Amino acid sequence: MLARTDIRELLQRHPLFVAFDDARFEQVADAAQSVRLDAQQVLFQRGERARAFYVVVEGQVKLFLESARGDEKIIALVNPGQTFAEAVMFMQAPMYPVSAGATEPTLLISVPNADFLAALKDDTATCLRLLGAFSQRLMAQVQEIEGLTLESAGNRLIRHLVRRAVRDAEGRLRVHFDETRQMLASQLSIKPETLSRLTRSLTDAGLIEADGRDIIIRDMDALVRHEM
Amino acid sequence: MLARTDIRELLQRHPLFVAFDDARFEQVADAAQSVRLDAQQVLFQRGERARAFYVVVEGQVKLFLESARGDEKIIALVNPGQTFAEAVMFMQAPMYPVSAGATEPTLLISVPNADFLAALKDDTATCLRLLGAFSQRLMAQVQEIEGLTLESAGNRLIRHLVRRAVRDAEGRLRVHFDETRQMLASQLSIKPETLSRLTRSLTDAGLIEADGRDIIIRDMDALVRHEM
DNA sequence: CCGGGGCATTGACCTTGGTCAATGGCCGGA
DNA sequence: TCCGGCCATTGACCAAGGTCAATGCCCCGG
Repeated sequence: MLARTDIRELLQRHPLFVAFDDARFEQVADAAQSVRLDAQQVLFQRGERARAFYVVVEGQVKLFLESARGDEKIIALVNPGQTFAEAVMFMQAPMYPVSAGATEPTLLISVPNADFLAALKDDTATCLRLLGAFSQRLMAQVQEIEGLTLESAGNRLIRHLVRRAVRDAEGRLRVHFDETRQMLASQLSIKPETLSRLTRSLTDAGLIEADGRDIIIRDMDALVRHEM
Repeated sequence: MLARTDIRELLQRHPLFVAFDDARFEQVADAAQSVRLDAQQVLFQRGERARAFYVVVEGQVKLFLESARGDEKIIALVNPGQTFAEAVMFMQAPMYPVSAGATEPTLLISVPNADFLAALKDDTATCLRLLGAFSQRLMAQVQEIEGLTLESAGNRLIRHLVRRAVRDAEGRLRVHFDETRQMLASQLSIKPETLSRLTRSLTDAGLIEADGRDIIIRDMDALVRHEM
């Protein structure tokens, strides 16, 4: 259990709370609770009534959907400093549209919707932050839909690699993966076997290179031009 | 060109503007303009700098994406009374993430982002309406992603039929289509040929029945249970 | 240092839905 | 009314990606 003062400090620095005046902040912080999850522990299931949203303090949360046949699609991974399920609190009948679970031991702060909404009254600054965050997310989802409908699995992989590439100490473009290949595949909406074959074909073409859990991009220009 | 007084009247009744006080409303209404589009005319292209959002007065607007190979995916159809591209105005670098065009002769009101944002200052009621609208849209997009990743084309069609079914004068469940089959196919992210084959197989199974442009659902229970 | 379990990889095969082409039917304009 | 063009339908074929199964490999615990 996180000490109450720690919760306060963490929240106070968070974008969604910094704009609150003291009275508002007290009201919300008093209602907030810390939550610890073991690796793989489920926090809520899709369809459950939504009473709170969450701030990730440590660890990682995955938001996912499951099909009747047990297939899982990861909608997003949420890392420390980020929030999830805030949008749900503005719906008429608030129920979580996805399930959420920890990918590793995780510490969260839960913020009850009712208290946050009360604090939001007459606070335009925070409203505008939320609107900005939502519009970002809407755009990201449009891009996801674009990838799923107009691009091949290979191109989705390439775009993902390009977006995540960072220059490492040796000046090479590197993509680091903390997550398993299965989770990466689920994010890209492909099967692990297909992911294997695609990375192999890119490796054979000399465009990328495996380095343990990481991937090094050998020829960025050729990669973005590459069609699969 | 719509008379200035008409624009005022139409806007005043719209959910996004009703909560404004008089001063705010004047400010926005003065800046608003009417826009007429011919059938098939493009209003804006994806990637263009966004300066305004739109209210549909008459006609219909399609929001769509195009692939390099010319394939088109319809993200949404926007009908009279609805707005589109409002979310874009809250982004850091406001550029339209989709293209927009009229499916038939259409009348719009364009509302400049700058003026609307100015009016939004200190108007929590309107902010909350927007947040509600955005969260609805986020949820709808999650469901779209779910359909694309975890469901077959046939099941997407079935879900679409079930959602749009209404009881007609003779008490039958009917789905009315104003749009062409091509546009329906594009919304469902399938090809027209596949849509034809799927509806045929549902017809052969006795679950639905074609009636001109409409489809009549003969056995709703069997339809929702049907797996394709 | 050894053994086991789960993840990743690879191969063979299959299914879904797309492609291409031909035909038919409907609607609007001269 | 007739013609032309577009949309819908159908058939034959194809390809991307999924499925199933076998193997290898890595990492961790004893």
